[in-house]
Amino acid sequence: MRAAETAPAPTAQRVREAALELFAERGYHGTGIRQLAERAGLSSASLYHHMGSKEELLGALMRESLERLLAEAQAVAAGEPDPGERLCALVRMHVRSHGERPLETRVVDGEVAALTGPVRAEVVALRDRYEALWHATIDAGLDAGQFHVTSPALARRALLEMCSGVARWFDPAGPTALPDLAEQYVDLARALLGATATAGRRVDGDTPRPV
Amino acid sequence: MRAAETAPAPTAQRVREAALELFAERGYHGTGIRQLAERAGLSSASLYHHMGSKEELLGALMRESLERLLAEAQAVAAGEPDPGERLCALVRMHVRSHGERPLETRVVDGEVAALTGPVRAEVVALRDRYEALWHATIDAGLDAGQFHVTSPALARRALLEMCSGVARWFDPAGPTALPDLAEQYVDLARALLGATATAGRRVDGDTPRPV
Amino acid sequence: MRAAETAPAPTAQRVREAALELFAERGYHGTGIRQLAERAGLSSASLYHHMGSKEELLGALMRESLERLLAEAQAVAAGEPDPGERLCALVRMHVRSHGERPLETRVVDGEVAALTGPVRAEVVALRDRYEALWHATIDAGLDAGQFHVTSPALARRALLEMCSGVARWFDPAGPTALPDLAEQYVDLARALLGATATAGRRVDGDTPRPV
Amino acid sequence: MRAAETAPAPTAQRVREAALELFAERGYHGTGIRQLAERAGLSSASLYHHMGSKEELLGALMRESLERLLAEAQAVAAGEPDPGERLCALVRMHVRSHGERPLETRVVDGEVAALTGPVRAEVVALRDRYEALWHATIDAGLDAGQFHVTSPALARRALLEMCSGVARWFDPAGPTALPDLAEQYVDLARALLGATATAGRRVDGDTPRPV
DNA sequence: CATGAATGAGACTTCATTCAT
DNA sequence: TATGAATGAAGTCTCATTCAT
Repeated sequence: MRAAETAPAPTAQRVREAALELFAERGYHGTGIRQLAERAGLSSASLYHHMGSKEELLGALMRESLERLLAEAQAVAAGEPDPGERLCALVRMHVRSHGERPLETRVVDGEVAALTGPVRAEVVALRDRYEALWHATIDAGLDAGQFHVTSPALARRALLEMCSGVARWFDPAGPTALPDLAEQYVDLARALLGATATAGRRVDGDTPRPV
Repeated sequence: MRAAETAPAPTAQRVREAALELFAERGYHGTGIRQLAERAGLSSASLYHHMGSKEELLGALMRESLERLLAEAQAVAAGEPDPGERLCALVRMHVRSHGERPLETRVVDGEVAALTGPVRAEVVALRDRYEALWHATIDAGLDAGQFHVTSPALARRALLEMCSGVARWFDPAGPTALPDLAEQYVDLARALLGATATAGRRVDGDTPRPV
Repeated sequence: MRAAETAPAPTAQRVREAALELFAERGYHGTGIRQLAERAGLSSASLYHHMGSKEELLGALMRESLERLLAEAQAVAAGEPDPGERLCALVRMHVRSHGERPLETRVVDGEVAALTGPVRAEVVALRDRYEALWHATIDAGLDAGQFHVTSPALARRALLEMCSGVARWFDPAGPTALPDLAEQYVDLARALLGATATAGRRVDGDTPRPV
Repeated sequence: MRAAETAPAPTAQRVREAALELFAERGYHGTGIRQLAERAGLSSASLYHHMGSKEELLGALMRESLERLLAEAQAVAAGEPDPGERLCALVRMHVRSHGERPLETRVVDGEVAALTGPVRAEVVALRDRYEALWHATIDAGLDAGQFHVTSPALARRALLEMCSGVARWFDPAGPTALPDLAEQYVDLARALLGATATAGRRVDGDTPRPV
């Protein structure tokens, strides 16, 4: 256990990290195999002992990122029966996840077009399942009268775009800690959805306004 | 006159359009000179009569897009002395512009990293000037007591991310027309900023809530 | 007459001059059609109204240079029955010619390999005829007992190499005027060939030494 | 041992040799990467495992040739305190070197213009240092009263041009062996410089003549 | 596992040349 | 004559990938 924590990252892991960094920095097509090898501390030939092909590597990174995100979302959603609270939990998790792993977000959001064949379909399917969770939650909140928006379709999209943006600018060394930021985003999301105050959050008499 | 409308676009223009489409679809590094030539209906050698290099072409596209966006923003801002109204006008213009020219947005937002040297600096400077206009407007609204947010920095970022997202999904053939969508975004923006009701917009007694 | 002297060089002539300069500076293969056009003040398409092809242009330049050189040599040789004097006259003419037109020399000496087909053969034949004149003169001087060298073949070659070198470094703005330089080369040539003193040139009793 | 003599040259060496041959035959700009690859027995892509770029390859060839020539000249010069003898040794070495490696000479003399940037400056500097050695030796001979020329500057230039010419025509299969040729050049050089007879070389009473 | 060497395919770009205007 | 536009061929170089060692 303790050994594992301090042991040098196994080579395969170093390759993944190098790929994640470079694909995020320069894009998939803008990253060469040799740059990848150099960043991973290997020769370009050795790289192929740890991966199938450049595209398979990208596919694996994207699939794993989305699978983890989806799993976290499902875990969070499972623990919150109330739609309003569930959405807050999703926002909180999403912002934390995107703030902690901005590289993954940039790759997942920006390199879908670089994928071809069945892997691309898989990745798109995962992304759709993740978004479906948000949609279902928002719809449940609307049905329950907790949210008040003029256009649910728009609110869904605007909300996710807004929350994902954090990956593009959040700086862990900046003035706001990530958990605080997540709470601020929760508030923004509630405002966006015209959320009814929930226990302990809003003073009584607070009037929700449709947006 | 009508003939002019259907006349074939001048070659140079066809090259720009082809580049815009392909750079948006597949990214700068994912687009080859031959694809560009084919889409423009030229041989790859002929392409070079209408552009300097692939990178110069990208740079020109990005610079022009940003210059137009900035000019529109300045025109809009100049016409609205009231910060709240000015922000609404900016949001409206931004959403319309992004909905009408989603390709430009994708390229401008996604390919800055493909640029090198002084052109990159120019493009970044233009983008910063555009954002500074938003920041100044939001700050003015806060100073005037028209907006109520807990974190201005966050609101600025979240707001722009949200509004830019429209370029990624708006479908002109969809159920919502672009002007309507723009108005909905204006409402979302007001909600996000905790905007005080302005004349004719909100019923009396509406209580602004900080977000 | 006077008009012709001050009239702008006809375009065809400007093309020749541009080609001569560039082929001398950068070599035939190192010179592009567009550079040629720019130097001549034309578009690259217009160039083809004044020349056949790039290679024909090179061939014409080389042929004309060698034809002029050969004609001058023949004129000079025809006027000097004495082999010793004839060789001096050849050296004098060669040095002056090479000092006055260094570009032609560089092209003629350096770009034979760029020529193909019958033009190349022509050029080589002209060069051989020119050298044959020198050879015949040297042989005549040896037969007449005017020159004393251990290896005629070597002397012939060394002499020409030495005399041609002037094209590579002579500076008309330098301290030595070309006619003076030519006389110095005549002296060098005489020394190289172990030439017997001729009237007015060497004091009586001067002993020729074989080299 | 003997096996080593006939073993195939290492690939990198084959590339250098191919480049030397082709650059000498057709010039740097007249030689294509594919020709280079074919002559070296490689694919054009493989070439780049053994060189940086075509120009770097040229630069390396030129630098090494000049460095070797300079080193040989310095070794030769160091062993001869007498200026007259030193010059003879330089001529002897120069002629042998140029006769043995005519390709290098052609490239070094003909392709300086193809070089750009700092490598060009380096190569020119090496060439200047080599020539400075000759100049110093000639000046020392003049100061010591061993040489008698009317124009030292001219003699220096004419001498080097003459000696370098050997690379352009010497045929190892011809009637004169290289060491003999070198001695003949030594004699020519002495004649050119009006060298005083030195021990064992000239009969007493030999009168030096200025040239 | 690791890598130097190799390579077919393709990258971007320029070549010399032609032709309609 | 002059030239902008066009192009097939070729330029130099890098691509992702394989394989013998």
